[in-house]
Amino acid sequence: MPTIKDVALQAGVSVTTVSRVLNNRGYLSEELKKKVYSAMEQLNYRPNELARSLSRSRSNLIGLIIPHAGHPFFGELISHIEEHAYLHGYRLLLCNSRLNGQKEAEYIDMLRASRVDGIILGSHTLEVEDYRQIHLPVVTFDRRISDEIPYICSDNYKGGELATALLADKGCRKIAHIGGHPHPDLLALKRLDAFEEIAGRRGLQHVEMHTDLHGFDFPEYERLAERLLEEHPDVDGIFASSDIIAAYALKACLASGRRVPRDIKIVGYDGISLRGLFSPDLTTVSQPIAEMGQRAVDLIMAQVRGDAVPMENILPVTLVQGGTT
Amino acid sequence: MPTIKDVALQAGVSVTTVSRVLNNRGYLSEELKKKVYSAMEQLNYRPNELARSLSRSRSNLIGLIIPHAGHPFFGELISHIEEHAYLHGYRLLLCNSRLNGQKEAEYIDMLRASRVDGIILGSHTLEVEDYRQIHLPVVTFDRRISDEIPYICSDNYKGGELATALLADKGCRKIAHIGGHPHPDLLALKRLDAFEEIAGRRGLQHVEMHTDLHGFDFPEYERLAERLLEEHPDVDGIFASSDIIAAYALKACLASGRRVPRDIKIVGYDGISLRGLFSPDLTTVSQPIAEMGQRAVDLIMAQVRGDAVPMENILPVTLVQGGTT
DNA sequence: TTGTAGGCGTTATCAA
DNA sequence: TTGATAACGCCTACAA
Repeated sequence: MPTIKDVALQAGVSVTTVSRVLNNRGYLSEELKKKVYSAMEQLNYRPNELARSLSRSRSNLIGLIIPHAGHPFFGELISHIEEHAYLHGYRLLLCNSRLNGQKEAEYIDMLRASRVDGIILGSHTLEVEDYRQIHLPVVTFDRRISDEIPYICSDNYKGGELATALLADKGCRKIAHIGGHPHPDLLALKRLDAFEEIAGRRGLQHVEMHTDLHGFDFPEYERLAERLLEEHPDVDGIFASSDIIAAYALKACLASGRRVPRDIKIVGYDGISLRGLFSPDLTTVSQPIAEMGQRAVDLIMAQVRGDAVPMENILPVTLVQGGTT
Repeated sequence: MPTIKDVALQAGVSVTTVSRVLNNRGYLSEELKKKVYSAMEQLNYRPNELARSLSRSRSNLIGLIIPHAGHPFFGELISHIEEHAYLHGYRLLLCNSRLNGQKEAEYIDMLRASRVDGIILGSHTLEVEDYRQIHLPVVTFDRRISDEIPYICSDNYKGGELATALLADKGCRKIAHIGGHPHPDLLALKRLDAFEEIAGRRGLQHVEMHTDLHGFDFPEYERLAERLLEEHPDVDGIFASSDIIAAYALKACLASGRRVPRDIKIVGYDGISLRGLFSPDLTTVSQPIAEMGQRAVDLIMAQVRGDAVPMENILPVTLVQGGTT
């Protein structure tokens, strides 16, 4: 591959000049620019980003740690983060932690070694203390780690309210919440808080079930939904903490001969685009996934610039009525 | 961040020695190693991968270009590629082309500038000629670009056979194929070839519908499925070229009052893990997604090493019987 | 307006 | 067995 030297030689100028043209710095005669550009063209020259990063001590790399790229919600989130990063000249180093603590720790190490400019943390397998040590621009999703690390989440409490109130309004008498393991650090827990609060206030019976482990174990979701219907056959409303869980609940309901929404109503959470793929399509509390992705990149860039950033980034949710209510 | 110099100073040795310890090269006394290791520990030192890459002219970076990270099939594929790359010390630079030709071209440029060791190409927005210019280890999915670029695909023809034969065996009389735009370069087209061949051989009426554009436009899938049922109300079997399309077909069938599988049967393709999320769960031709991801990484690594690699990597499919047949 | 030279953090080539 | 020193390709004072 040609280097800046080759270009300089070809154009009959010094490397400094080429570098200046490259970065559009300082005063350059039009003629010179042209010469340099044409030399670059002829050689099909691309500046070596490794060398650039090294010398600028800035890599334009963002590390993205996600628990599960195969999960539709995270797939969409990745896609939006990527898009926004791309638009701002950042590249993405993808890390799929699979909720494996050791892997996640190694990834953080690797990202630091790779001199990423910042880390977007969508996975939360480690302890708060481990994340505090990162000493790099960081932003997290759905988890508050410290006062210095900004976090992004949807308005979980509001979302829980909307979902629960909808079930109440639609005439449910006994409602259930199904979700992943309720780790106390996770802000998603507020969905459950709201569920309990509203159910109590509206005088509804309510039960709650969750997976044993913090994970995205699809078969476990299915068993959980089935167990719910067995143990509480009189439940007539379900608030699932994700659309995927809602889909499993829907499946279990239909399999048991229940009609949806007539016999039992279901509300999910997330607003993934696959929501419309089910029959009936899912009613859900929609998170602004694109905005969340954008915000994550923005918060990294702001920290890189040294700007002050808001610690709390709670984005609004909307209730999307589908066919399951 | 501490550099190799700081470590050398701290340990009272030269940078060369530290580098040797780091890379486990040459003869080193145990004592020296210990000194160096403890110095690294004390300083919490991590070698700068940028500098390493620059100096070795090898980045341990793989570029991954994918059309749509939010699509479940690609989400899973990404996840497996990532896992395998990670196990072999490679990092992943994620590019989501969104089927945007310009973006994809810029990405290829960017990846070359980033000095990735190779590119895994899951997106095919550009012309064959553009890909030929890459001059880097490359591997593609589902597209044959040239004699020098290895490709990975599932046994598309066999898959088409299995699906079509199953519909015939189950007693279908008029079957349909729905898929994305049939770009002639794409090996997935063989699914359609097999469909036509087998349908003809078994004496079944058959029709074919596809989207107008090469894309992953979910709403368009839905309209397509609806149109199929309107225009060909007597169709009693559908072979969809992806599980997502199959799911839309299922939805359209149910919405029109058809019973699945009694009135109409559906077979998908891919074998995504969400397949079990539908009611009934999808019958599908399952691609070995994990193996495909592994193979991609293996083929890049082999090329990096300079090994000869097989150009044709056709992995076996299996028919997974669900509830839609 | 342009060029020289040193530095970014490693690795690799010689010597010693 | 260990250590100087010159690359790797680019950027950026400082000079001219």
